[in-house]
Amino acid sequence: MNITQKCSHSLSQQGLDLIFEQVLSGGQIFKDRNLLRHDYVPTSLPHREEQIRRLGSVLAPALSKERVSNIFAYGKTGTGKTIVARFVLDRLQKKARDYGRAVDTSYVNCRLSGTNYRVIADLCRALGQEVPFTGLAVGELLDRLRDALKSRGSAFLVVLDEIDALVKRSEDDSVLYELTRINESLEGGWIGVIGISNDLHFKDFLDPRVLSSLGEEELVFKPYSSDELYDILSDRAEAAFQPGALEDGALRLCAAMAAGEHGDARRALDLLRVAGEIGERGREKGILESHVRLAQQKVEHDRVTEVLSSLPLHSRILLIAVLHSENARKESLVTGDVYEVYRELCAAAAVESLTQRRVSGLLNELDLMGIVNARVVSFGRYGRTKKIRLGVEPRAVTSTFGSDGLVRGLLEYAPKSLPKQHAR
DNA sequence: AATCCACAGGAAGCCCGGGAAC
DNA sequence: GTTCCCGGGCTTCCTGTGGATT
Repeated sequence: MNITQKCSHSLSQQGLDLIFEQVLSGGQIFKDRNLLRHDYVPTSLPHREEQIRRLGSVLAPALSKERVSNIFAYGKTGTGKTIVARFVLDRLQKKARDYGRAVDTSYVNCRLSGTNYRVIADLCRALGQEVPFTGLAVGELLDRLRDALKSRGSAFLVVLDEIDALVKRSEDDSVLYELTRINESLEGGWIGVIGISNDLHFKDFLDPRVLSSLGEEELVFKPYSSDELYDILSDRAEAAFQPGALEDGALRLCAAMAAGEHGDARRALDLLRVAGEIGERGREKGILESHVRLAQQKVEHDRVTEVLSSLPLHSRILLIAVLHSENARKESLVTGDVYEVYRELCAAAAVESLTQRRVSGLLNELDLMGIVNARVVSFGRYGRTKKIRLGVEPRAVTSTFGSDGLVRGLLEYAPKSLPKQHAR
């Protein structure tokens, strides 16, 4: 029996057709769910008029080939920094085209690009300069960028999103320095930098020379309030959902939940989209508050499984060590305890263990991802260490790692070196 | 007030894989 | 081929430290 035959037995053709038909006709719930994606740039951005105007007026001189001030935008995630930057650049470029002016733009996410080298390489490519993805000295790349700018003779506006990732990781902001100074040695073209950061304290890390150049102008994005989120959501929901498919209460709940998480519009949109999808799958007529609550759980669950399944081997073993230790004892799990169990698990899996220094670092990474909670505490005479707790459902760990042959066995393994109970 | 624990976390440097230039 | 560069993951060595205990 071949595979297609098998499938047609397990799922009735009509059922499948129905699913497809529903999507084709937009379904009962959605008109266009893409409008709820956070990378979608709508035609208007409510409650960001001020920032748009500021950014627009700072960048406008580019149209007449004048040099613009560098600008630095900061605010927490989901406060609209990225979308405002994209919005303004889009408009600017359109205007430039209409009037036959040469303006190049580029958007780079520094955290995704990851390194100085790759960021500059991205910029080179945006100007049509082909560069290898590794192998050159960064200085060489900067030279090529300069050449490209010179030969195009255009205005080049660059958005460096999550610029803090660049500085913190390399501990070396000389590339930013070079980038902001590139204009001095240039005739014809020039470069304008729009730096975006989630980290409000980012400025403290910066070399003052970079700061004075990058921070010629500043743009602050405050978190959205619940009401503002509501406006944003209802704007998009109107176009994204079928008329009457969305209860106002559900919309308000999305806004309120996201407002609770530092006014994150991205989160609000996710909630709304997922709530819609849940309702759609349940063949509901409308989206209610209960769907939003389910969506909240699903969004969180998906985030956790995604993070877990992308963890490298040693982080997995470490996490299982935390799991075992926590099962054995409820309070006061500290680095030393976890490390001991981790070592034993490594031995059991015939894997060379890492040093405690490294494990401590891995624990910090897991903490940042919200997978564990690690807090530095002092037990006085009994030392200073980190208290560690699992930050996610144990079930999420066991089910995600259950499909990983290498570590699956460790989930059932019973470590002998489980932390002893001391009086603390 | 001094001591001392059990680490935290910074700094430097090693090693490896990947790639370009010569 | 050799030589150089880059970045990531890691180890080694180190100094720093909050607060109970002496």
